[in-house]
Formats: sequence, structure tokens, C-alpha cells
Amino acid sequence: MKQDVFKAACSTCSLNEICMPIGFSSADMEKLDTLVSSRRRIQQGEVLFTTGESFVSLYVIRSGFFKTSNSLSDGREQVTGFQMAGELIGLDGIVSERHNCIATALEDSEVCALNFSDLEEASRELPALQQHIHKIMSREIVRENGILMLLGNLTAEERLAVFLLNLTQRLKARGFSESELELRMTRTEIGSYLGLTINTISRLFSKFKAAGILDVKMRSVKILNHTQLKSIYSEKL
Amino acid sequence: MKQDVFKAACSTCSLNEICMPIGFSSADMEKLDTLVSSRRRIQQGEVLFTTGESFVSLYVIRSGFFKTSNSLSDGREQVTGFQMAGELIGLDGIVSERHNCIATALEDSEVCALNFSDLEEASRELPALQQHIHKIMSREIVRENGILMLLGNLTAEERLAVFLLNLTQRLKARGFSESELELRMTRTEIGSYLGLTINTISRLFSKFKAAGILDVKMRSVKILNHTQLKSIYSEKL
DNA sequence: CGAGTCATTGATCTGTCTCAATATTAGTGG
DNA sequence: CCACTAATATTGAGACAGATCAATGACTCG
Repeated sequence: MKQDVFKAACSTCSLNEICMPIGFSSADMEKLDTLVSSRRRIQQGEVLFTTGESFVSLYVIRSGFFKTSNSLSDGREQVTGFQMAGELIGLDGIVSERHNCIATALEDSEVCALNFSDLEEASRELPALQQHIHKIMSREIVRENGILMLLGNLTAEERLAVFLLNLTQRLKARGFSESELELRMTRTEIGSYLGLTINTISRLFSKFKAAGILDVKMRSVKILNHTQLKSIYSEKL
Repeated sequence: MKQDVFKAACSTCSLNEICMPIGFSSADMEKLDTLVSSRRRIQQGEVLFTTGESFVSLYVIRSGFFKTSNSLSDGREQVTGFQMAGELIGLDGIVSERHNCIATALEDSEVCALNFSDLEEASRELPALQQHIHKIMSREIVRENGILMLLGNLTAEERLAVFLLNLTQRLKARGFSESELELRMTRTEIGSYLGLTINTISRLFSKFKAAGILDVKMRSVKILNHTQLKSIYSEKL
């Protein structure tokens, strides 16, 4: 099962998160179609936008996988999120009208650009769209709250468990297996996201493997014991 | 200099962040005044809203000081932010229509409740308001990105330095001294926010004091050497 | 096949936590 | 105004999770 073979139909595609909030008439849908100003293909490793660039559009991932990150002047980076098909990137650019992070494709991807001014205009006429935008932004705030909790309170083991469960849950919502996944990111990137080092991540994978919780072969991960993985952190959350 | 003696006039008051984005006619301003459905006084230690409560309004802090936090089932809490006059709380409630954190007053405070449905309705007619709301939400996302960076990459010393500089900067923007401040939160709360323990915070204050950077007497902090405080982290950010 | 990137694993080190004792402050009622 | 109590803060000693350093192994791609 691969993550890069999504269909293009709107009803099943990545856009549905933003295009299809409940309560949309087909007339509304037509209006929405005009918002998608362009589609872009982004190759693995390519940067969709970067810090400081002027902000024009939000991007919905149509297919593929991205990371968002910030970098410190000493070269280190902080990964702030991983996004998959159907998810939106670029919200952090609104406040200053400049992008505030780096969005990098972790596999060959396709995105739809949504001109933000147009989106604002359309949302004035479509309350359902307006509400949807607010909810998406609020959801991002809540998501980041969750990571704060993770970085502030959880042990390395717990963090990796939460990370894997979150990934598989999102994949499941997209119709993929919840027990097998192909990691799109390096150990270093996972580590940065979780506030840990590559060594610790690697050791934890080995540990989980030894405990019979996972089967890990490089980027391919199989969850053998879902219950046990959950129990690693579930007493706390 | 105290933080609880803000004037009530709209032009200088806490509301100006949301009420006064650039480009507002006085007719627009009138419409905005109707949005403020109620004012509430919250005593120190009281909870303004808590996780799970149904979300109706955003709150602008008119005077006082709040913390927002989440709690884990084992009793520990993660402080996700400290808010002062003019700042907005409650954005995390939009997505699920339930509040997603606990907002606690750290001193006697006064807030203005903004009914969110009314706000959405008004923003359909006032593009400047609409844009302002989007920017406020985006700013919150960027703010949290900054904390992720802090928790993921900085040492304890650097975290406390960033924390103090951020606080004084915000106080300065409100007309207060940038070198003297009265902490409204406990060491434990600072620790939770920065992903550290009370012991570490206390030790750091002592260390900064010994180094001549700060003068600390319980909750009252004086910054003696701003440059040195900045230099603790500035090479990285 | 070779070079480069990425991952694993061991040995050691260190920053921060934990535990515990003590000091300071704030609040309460007599 | 003072004693009593609870909450908060400081500080030391020791422990430990995760970092760092370094060597090796595995995979990828031209």
C-alpha cells in the first residue's frame, strides 16, 4: 500500500477537507472550484515555500507527504509537523504576509494552491466556508498544544509511541492500513519533531522491536501489538 | 508599576488588538461595540473556562493576567501560555465547539466576552475585521511554533532567558518598564511552560542573580544586564 | 562498483530530574 | 500584632534519561 496513488476526484481527494465542509450546495462547490488557482507538482526534497517568502496562497496537499520546519542560525532545524494528503499548509504565513516556516516535500507530491485573498472573499459569502477556515486554524492551534504537552511531559518512549499512533490514525482515516506504514521521514526528522536525537529514535525502534511491539526494517514499520503500543503512554493522556 | 491599573478607554485598552485593526471607520467601530456581549471580573485563582465546556465566546483580557493549560490524567499540567491585557484567549475552542484548555486568572482580572457567532457574522461584512481574525489565529500558530523550537532545541538557561525577554517585551509594548517586572506565576508554572522543573527554574534564577544578570526577590525580577541576558540565546535564534 | 546518505549500536558524559531538608513568604484566626 | 499553617522557593546530593562521540553497517543511486 502506497501513499502516492490517491485518486484525483474531488469527493475522495485531498481537497475534501477544505472543499467539503458539511452544508455545501453544488452551487457553492462551483464557486470553490474557482479558488484553486493552480496545481503544482513538487518533487521529493523540493521546497514548496520557505521562511520569508511572501505569502499568497495556502496549499492543500493533493497527494504526497510534507514536513514543515524552522531553522536556527546554527544550522539545526526544528520540525514542527508532518502533513499528508488532505492537509493544509501555510497558515503561519497569514499573520505577517510572509511564510514563517519551510515546507519540504518528503516524497513526490502534488498540491493545490488556494489564493488566500480569494479565499477570504469567498468566505464572506459562504458562511460554511468561513466556519471551516476558522475550524482548520483552531485545529492547528490545538494540534500544536498537543505537541507542547508531548515535549513538556512525556518520556522518549512515550513520544515515539504517540507519534506512531498519530501517524497510523491519520493513515487509517485515509483508508490505509493502521498496522503497516512506510515512513517518509528520516530518523533525524522524527527526532527533531519529538525533541530527541537520531540515536535515541534508533534505539527506541530497536527496543520496541525487541519487545515484539513493532517490526521495523528501515523506513517500513509494522505494528505487531497495537494494545501494547498504546499502553506505553495511555495512562497519562 | 502594576499591571492591574489599565484604563478603560477603548483606544488604549486591551480591546484594541481586536477592535482596532487598521482601516476601521467609526461606523465600523460602532458595530464592533455591539459584539462585546459582556464583561466579567475574574478573581485571582478563578477559572474563566475549562476543557470540555461548550465554546461560545472568545475573551479579550481587559486587565489582569492569565495562564492557559492542559492537564494530564495523572494530575500534572502543561502550561501552554501566559496572556496579559490586550491578548485573546479561547481560539482553541473553535474547532470542536468546546474549550480545549483551562484558562486561569493569575491575578484579579477583567475580560470582555466576544460572542464568536456574532464575530463571524460581523466579519463577513467587515473585511478588515475578517483579516484581523485570521491574523490573530495565525499569530497564535506562529507563537506556538516558537515554543516548539524552544522546547525542542534550547537548554534550560536559554529557555528562561527567552521567557524573560518575551515577557518584558510584551510589557514594554504596553508601556511598562522593560527592566522590572512582577511575575504573576509560580516557579512551577514557569517550569511547566518551559518544560523544566521548579528546581531547575529556581536554580537558574539563583545563577542569573549570581552572574549579575538579574536581581530576583521572589516574584519581583529586575533585569540588570539586558545585553548579557540576550547573549545567552541570541547566537541560536 | 563506489560514494554518499542514513541507521544502528556501544561507551561515556552531562544536564536536568528526583528526593529531601530547609528557608521564606502569605494567609488565618485568635 | 503575633503565632500557626500552608504554600512556595531555595539548595544540596545523588541518580538517570538521553545526549554526545565514534565506529560500523546497510541501503541508494549514478
